[in-house]
Amino acid sequence: MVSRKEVADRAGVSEAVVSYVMNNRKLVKEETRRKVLEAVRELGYRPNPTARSLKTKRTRQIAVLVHFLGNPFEAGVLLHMESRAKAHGYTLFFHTYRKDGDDVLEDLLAGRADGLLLLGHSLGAESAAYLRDAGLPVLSVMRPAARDENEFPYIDIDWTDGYRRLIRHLREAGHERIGYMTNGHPDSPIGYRLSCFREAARLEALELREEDVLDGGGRLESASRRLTEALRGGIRFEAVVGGNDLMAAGCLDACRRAGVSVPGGLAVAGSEDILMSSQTAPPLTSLRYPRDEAGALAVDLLQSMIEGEARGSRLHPSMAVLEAELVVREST
Amino acid sequence: MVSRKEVADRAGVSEAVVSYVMNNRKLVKEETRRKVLEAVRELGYRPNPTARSLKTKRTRQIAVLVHFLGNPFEAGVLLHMESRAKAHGYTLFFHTYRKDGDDVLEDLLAGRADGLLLLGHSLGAESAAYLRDAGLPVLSVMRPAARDENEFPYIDIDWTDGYRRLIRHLREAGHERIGYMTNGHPDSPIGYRLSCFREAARLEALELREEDVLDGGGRLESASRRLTEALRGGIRFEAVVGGNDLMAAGCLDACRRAGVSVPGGLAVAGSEDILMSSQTAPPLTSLRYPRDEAGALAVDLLQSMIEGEARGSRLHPSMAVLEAELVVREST
DNA sequence: TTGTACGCGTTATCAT
DNA sequence: ATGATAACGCGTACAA
Repeated sequence: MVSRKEVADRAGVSEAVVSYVMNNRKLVKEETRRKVLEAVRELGYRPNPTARSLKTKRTRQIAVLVHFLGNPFEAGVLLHMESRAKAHGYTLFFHTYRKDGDDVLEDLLAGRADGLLLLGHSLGAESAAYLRDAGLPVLSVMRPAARDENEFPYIDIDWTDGYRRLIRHLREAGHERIGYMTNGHPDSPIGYRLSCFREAARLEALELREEDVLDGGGRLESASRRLTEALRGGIRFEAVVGGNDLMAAGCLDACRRAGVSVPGGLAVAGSEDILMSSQTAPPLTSLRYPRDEAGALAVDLLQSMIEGEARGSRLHPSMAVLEAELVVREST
Repeated sequence: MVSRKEVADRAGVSEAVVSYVMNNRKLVKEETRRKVLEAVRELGYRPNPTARSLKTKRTRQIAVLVHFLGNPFEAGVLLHMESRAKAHGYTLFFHTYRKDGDDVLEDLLAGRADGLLLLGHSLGAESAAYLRDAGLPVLSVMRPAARDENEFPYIDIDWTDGYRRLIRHLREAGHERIGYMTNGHPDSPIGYRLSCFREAARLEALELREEDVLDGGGRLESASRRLTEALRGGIRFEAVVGGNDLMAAGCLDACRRAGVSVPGGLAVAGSEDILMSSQTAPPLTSLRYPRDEAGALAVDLLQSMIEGEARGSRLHPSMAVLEAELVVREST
């Protein structure tokens, strides 16, 4: 890698002037600037970001803690995050993270990122504390859980409102008893969705019985197994809502295997609306999570937090709630 | 962030000794080491990776150039790459990359990564040259195209062999005329798959007619549109193989809309075997690409290239070919 | 066994 | 308008 010194020598100026030019300072004489830029071009010089970071204390990198990239929903949000980050001149790196790996988080992050995005995560208490007093801006995409309220600012959709519309839709289709499939982690974003579903049910005067809440483990295969089991044991609900689309697809899978017709025998709906959901048999009704908006907004907000941090401002945005779109297909 | 100096002061030693301890040098007296480690613990000291990189010229970061993270296949490979990279102590960052953004690639990478993984990509000529003489190890997951042979080492599955088995399978099911849907980019990995399909057809003495090769654009929706159009115009082939599963799913989608039964009216098979393919109607026959193996192997090989580079060795592994598994489902 | 001193490539301050 | 020069935090050769 060609360094600033070589450029300075070539252009016949001091190293400082090279930096002035690179950083677009106005105080450089036009002719000097031309000479420098020419040397830069000839030598193919690019400022070393590592050295720059050492001095500026900013890496222009953003860390994303992903829950499970095998879920197309998360991959989709990540995709849009990256696109927006690039526009802001940031690079994204990511780690698959689990709470029990709590201790290593600090090592991973130490000085590597200017900010942190949580994608489908709640953070361990120690890590949260560490980040907080490290002054590292943290933003969560998807609200972790009710008890974590105000932990970190977050972006999410209005699940309660969305689920109310879904419940009304299901009732109009004649389904009065409705179950919900969650992932067994109350303090995860999907646990939060369950709490919203409960609230929506309450507001719609729908009784949600505890026996109708299933733990589908968060993934397709585990959800299929869980519903298969439930079908064998006999279920009372006429419709089931998956906490994510993978689990809803798993429910379809179980119905297919068990010979239960959808939506006749059991209506199935999901949450997120991934591409797969338009291709299942039957296609899945779902609440669409606007991945593009959420991803872009997350990066925008985090960046403003980062810059606020730089200016010493602690006035961080606290949350943003997007609207869920009910996408009705043949599974209901 | 607490710096080395503070630790040194606290432990009553020099900064050098702190470094010796952090890097596990043997020459430190046991008692001193204890004192230092205690100070490290008390202060929560972590070496600043930026400063370290400036000195060592290594970032312990690997860049991944992704084609389209909206394809669950790529996200899946990336997932496994990250897992393996973490085991090696590397962090992965990624960029969605297109050839026409050629000029910015150098900026993105300059000094940020120790190595580069291409996921579903061919590189522009200038970028390739730049990386080559920057001495940055590059490894491609999925072979870009025949004409790029020996450009960079790569990992891929044995498409020709896989397609031969698929062709035999389709013939056994009674389909004698077979079409192929590609993405319109001959020098992309999917273009390479097409060339393998041609070769497989030749070896199996199957005639692949040019009119039976469709450009499905690489994605589900575009593939659906393309096949819909073809169906309207009248097709002669009895089976179609998608260059990836998204396009194969798009073909199913088109058949469903057009009222063509699968596999009766048209048999459909894919390449990759993503999760979605097990849930489509009917479920898709596909060639399974072992994402876990490929991702892990890619990181292993790249790391050995990085270390080889460090030792001045230029003996890089040139390629690795994995086996494709034919997964037969109801679409054929 | 430990300490001193230098260099990595920047940015930024202060002279000139 | 430009040039010296001091940090930034670390690794390490060399001196002690």
